[in-house]
Amino acid sequence: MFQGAAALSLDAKGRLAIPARHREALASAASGRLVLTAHPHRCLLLYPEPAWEPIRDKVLSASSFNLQAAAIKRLLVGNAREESMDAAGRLLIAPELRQFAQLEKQVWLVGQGSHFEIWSDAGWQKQQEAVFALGDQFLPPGLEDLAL
Amino acid sequence: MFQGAAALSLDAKGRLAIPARHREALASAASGRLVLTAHPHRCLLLYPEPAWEPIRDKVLSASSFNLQAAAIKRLLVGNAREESMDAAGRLLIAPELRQFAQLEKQVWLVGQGSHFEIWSDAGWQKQQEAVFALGDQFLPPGLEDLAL
DNA sequence: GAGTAAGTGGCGAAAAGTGGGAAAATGTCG
DNA sequence: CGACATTTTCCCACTTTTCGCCACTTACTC
Repeated sequence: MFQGAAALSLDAKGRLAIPARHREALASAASGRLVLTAHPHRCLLLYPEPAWEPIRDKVLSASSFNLQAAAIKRLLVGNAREESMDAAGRLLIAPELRQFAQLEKQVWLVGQGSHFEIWSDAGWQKQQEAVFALGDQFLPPGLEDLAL
Repeated sequence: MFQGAAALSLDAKGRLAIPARHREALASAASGRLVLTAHPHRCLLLYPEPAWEPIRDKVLSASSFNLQAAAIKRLLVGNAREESMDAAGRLLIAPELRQFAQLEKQVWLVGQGSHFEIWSDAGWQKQQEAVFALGDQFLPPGLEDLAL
């Protein structure tokens, strides 16, 4: 179960050093095989390979002729890449994905249970502000009866 | 299983260098025989020949008197070409198909499970933006209960 | 304060990408 | 019908990038 947000920085080669406390969990859940892909909210998704497979299969089963379904397929599967950490626990983020999520030096790694999200600094700040802006609106579908 | 987007460039002769990580998969799945054809969304499709055959047969079995079916037949089967990679892992894209998909120097090769799509740079960017534009609309048929 | 673990940068080997050139095949014109 | 010109295909060599590994520095813990 992945949780917690960490501010990290990409090095000159676009490598992301995974915090040590998450390394073992990632490595054992995935036997080292990780999948990095794009999310429609302009961040990246980092899955252990076994958790990614069923999602990929579901997405692939959608019609290629429906414009919306095809767009989602192209985004999620089209951008997916299998990666693995190097000996120092770093993950190389492909230039195409870096560009997609507009990642610069400052980056956030955010645990989301089954997976991580990777945000640009600007994107993450904006995301946080969006939550404040929600104010006391009604809670979204599925969370109407959430109590903290 | 093909996935991942790669930004590539066509050389002066219209050849596309397939990234090395996909070469073996393509070569073994197809024993070197590849099929290149047109897609209604103005990109190209690249199939290993064995995966193409059943699709071609299904398309061909449709009635030629129905206007839509005939149009799809003409597009998919009419534009299909059998190609193969050269010794350096490059694929020659016929001028007719290059023109169809409006390919210039910058090109994207996008994995879609059983096959690849080939996009012009402009077309792919537009495609990506289409997903952002979807916003938080309802998900398309078949993917309503998709959770990431 | 010292030892250990984590993060960071850099270097070198190997492989992948790019361009060019030669040979073969096809088509055209005399 | 033959010869020449043009196009196409195949292959070789060079340049560039990538990736894995090693070493150094920094931070934290005991």
